[in-house]
Amino acid sequence: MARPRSFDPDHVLHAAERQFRTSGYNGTSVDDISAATGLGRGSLYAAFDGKHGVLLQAMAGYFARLGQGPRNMLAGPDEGALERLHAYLLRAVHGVPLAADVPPAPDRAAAACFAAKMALEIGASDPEVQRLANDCFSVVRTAVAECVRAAQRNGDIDPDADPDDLAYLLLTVIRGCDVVGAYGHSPDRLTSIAESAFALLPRPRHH
Amino acid sequence: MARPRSFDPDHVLHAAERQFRTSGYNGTSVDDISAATGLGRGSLYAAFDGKHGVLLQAMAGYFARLGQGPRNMLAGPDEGALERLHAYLLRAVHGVPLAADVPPAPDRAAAACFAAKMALEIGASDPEVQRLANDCFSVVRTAVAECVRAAQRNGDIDPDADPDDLAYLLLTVIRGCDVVGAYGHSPDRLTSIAESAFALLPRPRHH
DNA sequence: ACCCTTCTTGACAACTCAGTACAGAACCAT
DNA sequence: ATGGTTCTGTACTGAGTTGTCAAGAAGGGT
Repeated sequence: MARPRSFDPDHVLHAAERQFRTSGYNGTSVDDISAATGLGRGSLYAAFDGKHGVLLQAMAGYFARLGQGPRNMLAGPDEGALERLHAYLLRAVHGVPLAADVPPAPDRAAAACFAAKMALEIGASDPEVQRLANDCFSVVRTAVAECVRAAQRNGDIDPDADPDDLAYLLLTVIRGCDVVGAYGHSPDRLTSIAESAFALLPRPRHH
Repeated sequence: MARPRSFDPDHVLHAAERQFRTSGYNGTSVDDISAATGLGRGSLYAAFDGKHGVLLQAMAGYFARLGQGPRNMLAGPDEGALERLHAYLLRAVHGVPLAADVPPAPDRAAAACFAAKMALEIGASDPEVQRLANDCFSVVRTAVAECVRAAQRNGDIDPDADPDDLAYLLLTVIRGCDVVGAYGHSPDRLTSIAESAFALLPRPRHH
């Protein structure tokens, strides 16, 4: 028996995420968020507890989205696991889109993983942001490791290789592409890096 | 026939770099730079043209330092090139120190490549910073590619591999470690990533 | 010893920012 | 319809920001 909120929190957090990804945390003012979301300052503070609260909730939403995008792309039967890994790599080096089935972003720097950008910018002085960012990393890394195990079971990757180590390495390459992309390199270059990484995956010995 | 400046510009830019690496560009105020360097605002504006000028000149100094650190570590005769590459990888994943022969930094996030941090934070809206950052990347990448060629000449790396592609990939891993380090992972984990990447380098076929 | 040039310092004005408070609007239940 | 509760928008405050300016200090050449 009260007035319902007239906005969709997910939509607001989405717009805020876009703003943070474009301008960084310290480069975004509350007025910027207000303009990007259409909400007034009062509503922002009441619903999300200000700028920092918006960031935390936007990152939580980002984390949740990772379970639907990358994880679903990697999960599946053992046969085809290597191909799924390949397809994922080729897509991931071009950035993390704001929504599924949307081209990542106009410029590559804004397409960089939201969690990675925030961790690098303010993670050192904001443990909560650092932890949230690492959660985002872990959930994808775990999915990659599981996909590697599936490929191993299918005989496509050397069974002696440590799947967790490989997953760390592949994810490090993907995050590194966020940086290389921020340098202004072309998408083709990032594709080439992804292909190089994939080509070096340890194949089982022929006998 | 005039008063000489009482500070060492290199020392000032060094202190400013430390501040930028710790707090980011937008997270650093002119007062912060003033406190970190000991210079008053007036001197900062007269000598470096304000905050943005300090950044550009600090990045130029950083670029110059890359020619003395990583490049010298990688250059040398063909025999031992692979070992140099190995040693460089193991060191590079732990960050770029402020000065040669100094432990990279107390916390890993502040040890991340200065150019990479700035490119990710403001490179998209600041072409000059993006270009400078990419120059830093290119000089190291070129040195790595040359070292790969030396290792190929020495028969330690598959001669069919494209040394430039390998250099891109290795540098991407190193930059990716800046991100993984910002997530809070231990130095041991970064070492492990470096070793995994090194182990996957294509060796020449035994015959 | 003097003077001129440059550096240095601190203060200043204009502006932006984060966060708060208050008044008005909207909605649901009765 | 009406009332009570919550949401919405805006104005406000105090702190922090940038860039500039002028007055004083310091050194080198004559």
